[in-house]
Amino acid sequence: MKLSESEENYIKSIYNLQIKTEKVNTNSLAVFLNTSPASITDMLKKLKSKKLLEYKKYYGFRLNEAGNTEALKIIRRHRLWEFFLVAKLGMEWDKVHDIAEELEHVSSPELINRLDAYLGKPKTDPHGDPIPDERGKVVLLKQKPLKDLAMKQNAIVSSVSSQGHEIMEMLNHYGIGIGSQIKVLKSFEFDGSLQIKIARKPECIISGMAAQNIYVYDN
Amino acid sequence: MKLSESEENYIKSIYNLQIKTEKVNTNSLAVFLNTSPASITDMLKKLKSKKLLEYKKYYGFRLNEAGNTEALKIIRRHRLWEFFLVAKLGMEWDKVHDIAEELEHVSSPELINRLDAYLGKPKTDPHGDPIPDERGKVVLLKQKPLKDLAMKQNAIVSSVSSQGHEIMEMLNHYGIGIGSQIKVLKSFEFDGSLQIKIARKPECIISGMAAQNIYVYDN
DNA sequence: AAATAAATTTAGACAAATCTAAAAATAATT
DNA sequence: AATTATTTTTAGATTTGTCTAAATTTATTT
Repeated sequence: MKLSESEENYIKSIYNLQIKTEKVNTNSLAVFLNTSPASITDMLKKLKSKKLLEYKKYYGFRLNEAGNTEALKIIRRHRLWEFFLVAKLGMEWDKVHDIAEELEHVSSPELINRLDAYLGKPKTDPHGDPIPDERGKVVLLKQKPLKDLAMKQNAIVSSVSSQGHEIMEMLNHYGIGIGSQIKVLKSFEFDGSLQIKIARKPECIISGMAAQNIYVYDN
Repeated sequence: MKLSESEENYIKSIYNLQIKTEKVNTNSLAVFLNTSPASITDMLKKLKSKKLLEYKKYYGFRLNEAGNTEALKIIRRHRLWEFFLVAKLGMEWDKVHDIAEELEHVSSPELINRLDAYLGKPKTDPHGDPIPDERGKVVLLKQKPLKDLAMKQNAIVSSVSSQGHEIMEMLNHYGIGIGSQIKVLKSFEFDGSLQIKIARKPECIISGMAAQNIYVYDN
């Protein structure tokens, strides 16, 4: 199926939101895509007519099987390019997202499969998110947001919800990266902020906002 | 300057046609871009308003300094990606054009300069065309179409005008590639076809059409 | 359950890039 | 030089993706 860049962005965003939050609605998708709710409705109709989405007016929407397959293809491309940019071109892991966002729309299957082989068929991208294989299979990791991690429980930072640079800049500042060993020392109910300890770093406090967007493997 | 994909394609095409043929006109550009003359006129106005083109109604058009600079950036990206696809991903040199056509529109300078370094700052792409450097400098090679090569003169195949797969398929069949040693044995005035000899291959005859689109270094 | 608030959709407009068909300008030919 | 042919441009329409503002539907409160 040939999709426009815009259609691809919507599909990918819906997929990503469906994973991290149960219910996706028009407004949250509009905020996520930095566009108006009216535009979302327009595109939902279009994706429905292309049979990629189940959608009932005012009721809700959800990618169907075909939509999921398309999403996984796009995500595979995105994550392979991110891996390439870090592993081969030596870019910083917190700066590759925007470039991958453009590269992901080049859809030649031969290109992507050769790239995959060239990179050694990596399992995860530099943010710790799994890379779907050629047939769309993803290893589902039991990640959870840091805010849901039990107190004093050791865990490994697995990924960061990839909306924008700002959070990554901050994490870099604290010395937090994918694979960092992390532990929550104290939780402040007032604003959801957490006192945390990263291995080999001083203790520090991060906001509730940050704690929602950092994901960990809880072993 | 931020340019749309379409604007980039027009600029690149104008640049390429200006190199290979003296006068570029509305109709030939329309044929080259597989679009209508009316669309060409529309875009010429737009590029003029962006000060990338000198253009007078009915009179003609030509990239100005700024337009040339933009063209060279796009061509640099295109050729670096072609090199990457062949050298790193092992793709066939006659199949990389279309994919590079898409990759070239990803315009992050950091990406392109890192890619350049990663590839070892190559001088030419797999078709033998020179890759502009970061500042837009191109090594101008004294290429000529095979049809203009003197009889029995040894030369090296340097490039192939890159419009489409068809010609490349044929060249592959004859065993002609970039770097092949080539000599014209006989020229048939009737239809411009040439009897040629490629080093370590049997003699063969190619059409006048082909002889116009194969370029050689004439030492 | 009525009133108010929030979320979603429609209606109508706009910009970009394209098209066809007709008009205008330039070039070629008799 | 008058006519014909070619090239180029205009006029007006279309598609895609977006917008704002208004209308509609659903959810929440009082």
